[in-house]
Amino acid sequence: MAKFLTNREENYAQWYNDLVIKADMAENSAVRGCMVIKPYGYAIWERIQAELDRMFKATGHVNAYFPLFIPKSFFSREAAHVEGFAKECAVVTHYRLKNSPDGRGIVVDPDARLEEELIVRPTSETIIWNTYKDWIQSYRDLPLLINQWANVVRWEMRTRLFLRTTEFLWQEGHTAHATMEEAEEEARKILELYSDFVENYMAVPVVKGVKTDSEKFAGAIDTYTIEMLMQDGKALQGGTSHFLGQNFAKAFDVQFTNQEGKLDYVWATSWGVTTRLIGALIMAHADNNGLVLPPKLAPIQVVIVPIYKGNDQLDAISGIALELKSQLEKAGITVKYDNRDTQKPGFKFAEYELKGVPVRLAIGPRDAEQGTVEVARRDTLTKETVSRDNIVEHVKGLMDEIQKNIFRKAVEFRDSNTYRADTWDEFTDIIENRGGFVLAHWDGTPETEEKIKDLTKATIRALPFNNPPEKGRCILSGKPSERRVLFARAY
RNA sequence: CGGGGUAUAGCGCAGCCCGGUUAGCGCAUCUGGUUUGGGACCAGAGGGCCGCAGGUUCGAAUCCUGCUACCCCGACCA
Repeated sequence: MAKFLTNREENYAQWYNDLVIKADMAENSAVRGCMVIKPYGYAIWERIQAELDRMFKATGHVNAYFPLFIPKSFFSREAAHVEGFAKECAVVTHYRLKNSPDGRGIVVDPDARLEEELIVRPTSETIIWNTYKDWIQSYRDLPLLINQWANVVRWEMRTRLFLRTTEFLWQEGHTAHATMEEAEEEARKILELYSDFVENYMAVPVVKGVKTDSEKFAGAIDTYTIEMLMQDGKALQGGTSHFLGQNFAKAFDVQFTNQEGKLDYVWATSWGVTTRLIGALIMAHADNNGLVLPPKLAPIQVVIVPIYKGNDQLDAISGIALELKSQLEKAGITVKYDNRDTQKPGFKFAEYELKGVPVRLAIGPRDAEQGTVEVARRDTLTKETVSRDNIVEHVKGLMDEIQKNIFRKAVEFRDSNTYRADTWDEFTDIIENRGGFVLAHWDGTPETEEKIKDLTKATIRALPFNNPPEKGRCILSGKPSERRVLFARAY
């Protein structure tokens, strides 16, 4: 089986790429570094969007939309922000084309140069804070809790489907608050929301923590992060929430009159997750047979495949299948009945395994006669024959069980691949030979952090929240350290 | 931007060194038939500006020059 996918153990990167394409999620486009997200991949994104959007709204946020283009001058307002994004910006310089003078095709009209170049947004802090300036005058205008679903462009050197593409889809929240405490609380609240989503919907365990100065967002005071561990032992940053202090308020002169009647700068946060989450979903759960989707995010939760010879049998089985479909749908389950006559059952079995559909029901002449149905689980690849009488309850139960089971497996994997290293040799041995998360002491300096990165390609993923103080010595410099930090090689 | 490579059917490739029939193979596609409880089989068919532009030659996918695009390895990154 699975002869159509590269073996995961042989070449993880190739397996990943094959899987994305064979499962019909996305493909490379004619535009360098940009992908076409195909209907099945997009359906997964829509599920992610639906749940997150619900969670954002439940915590008081509202959606809005800001422009794709940002005037170049806006970027220079916040020094660290330009510094961080300048090298990966797409720039619009002209607004018109014309026929080529030599009659071959079209050229950019040199007379149509823009007075001020426009940047295709790599993130929207600047245009949004420039807008907020006019929206906020008083503490009564605060807090402002806005999210937008958008696309952004970052001109990365090397791209990979879903994990890093030149254009990607995301949501970005941008909030404004009257006090530092309130903004910090918001940034942390969103990190909890992300963590809740990733663990309970995506079924991927996270480590929550704060980024080091060199890893934090360009323009942030603090960047909170959720870090996940992929099956190949590399870390993936799943989402970040930034406490921006008053940096953007000062850069864009956003002041308000507080309750004491004094002018003060507004406190800010921003936070986002991207289509990269789909990459995480794949790399956390999928196997050599294909995708394994958590039921809570699967666009199709149950597929019904009929097995038949001739139209008479198909008609009889379709009757049963459609009745089953409607019962399951009444119970809130998303069902697809695949009665295509152009593919054989074996092909369909393999196809839905590739696509990670959590539960497959097969109904053949035997089942029709005996009142049964064959139930196959994607996560365990096990099959059982179940009576149709209590099938709805059974499938509902399976949804919960599969969701829990794949989370449990991911937690076990994460835990058994999290190490503690106390010496440089131990550290490099784990990073080089085993991969995974490594908790180790660090002297707190950017110089040491940089040196470790140069020597091992491992970076500090986070200073984890749930890390008790513990005296130790830095694995590289030997200087004293108060607590362990989380290292890994990362995507 | 530095180093290496590739460009031939929708996809993956052979042919190029050593120029010479009608440019070939696998997958996919289409037609007909037999099949259908784990990726079917047989027979047939369609599909090509050999990346682009020049040059050498009686003759170029093949040799030469230039261009372009893409891929891999580094620095950057959600």
